Amino acid sequence: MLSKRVKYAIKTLLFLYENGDEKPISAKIISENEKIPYKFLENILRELRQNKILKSVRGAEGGYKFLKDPNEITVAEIIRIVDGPIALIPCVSFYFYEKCEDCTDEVSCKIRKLFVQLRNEMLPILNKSITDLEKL
Amino acid sequence: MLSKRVKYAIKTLLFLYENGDEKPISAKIISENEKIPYKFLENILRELRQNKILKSVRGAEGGYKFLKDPNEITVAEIIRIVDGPIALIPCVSFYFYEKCEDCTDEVSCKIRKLFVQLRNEMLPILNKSITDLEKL
DNA sequence: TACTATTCCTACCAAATTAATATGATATAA
DNA sequence: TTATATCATATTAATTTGGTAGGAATAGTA
Repeated sequence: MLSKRVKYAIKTLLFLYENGDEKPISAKIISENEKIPYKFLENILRELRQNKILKSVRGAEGGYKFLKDPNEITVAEIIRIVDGPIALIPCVSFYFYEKCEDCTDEVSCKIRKLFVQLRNEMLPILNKSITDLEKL
Repeated sequence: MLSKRVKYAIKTLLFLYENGDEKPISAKIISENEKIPYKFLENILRELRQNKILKSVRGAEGGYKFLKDPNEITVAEIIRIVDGPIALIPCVSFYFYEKCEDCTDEVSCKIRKLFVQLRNEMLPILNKSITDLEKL
């Protein structure tokens, strides 16, 4: 299952997209509209900024806007930043690969084969962008 | 990500399938062959028995064999028994549905739509049986 | 009968993760 | 100078995960 962080992150990005980004939108506004605990949201926003998804404007009238083009921000990318791997087992992950301790032959592993297939089916769906989401 | 429990459970079922089921196979044998901590495996085996996947034979020479036909045991089913929902968010789960607390309109929710699609892509893969796995 | 190999059951425990909160420093528009 | 923000680090509480402990019950075999 996805963490609440990821869900909050996606909701935040959709909110920013829907509410234009001429002027930055503050964490307070996002928190109130999307019912995300304020301080928790701050952490998520920081993570998104550090990963160059958003940029921030400090001080009064400050807030957040897109740094990266929302057409280019995919759900998969957000999940990877906030939660980690998309794949259901580490030995089939591209970005977070880990060998199974007990595994003797990765190539012949039946379980692995299944989860490679699964990941390959999942990725095209999750590679949709924030703007694609809006059109669903 | 999947828990170790699920991975152990699938490995256990594959092991039982590969090693015939004329005579029951003990937890000890499975534990040693598949490198699963013995006591932890006992818990998993109990869960599989209680869910009518396996049956057990008590006493000396006892062990476990299939109750359900391995052709009919799907990976999805095992995940549901051991870990819970397949879907990545509860509001799109068939077997473990939960409403999002904050959600005002489930039908129009963009995030939900994406994860419905995702679940629909995942299910056919995970509905493969233990015997299908063997053929991969 | 006694012995041994096994399942079965309840409870417990430790580490990790998740979801959040607390506190306060820093920046900036008005 | 004040109000409104972000920024940063640390702390906490709840839940989940992965595993262990101890022993009761069952059944085959000598």
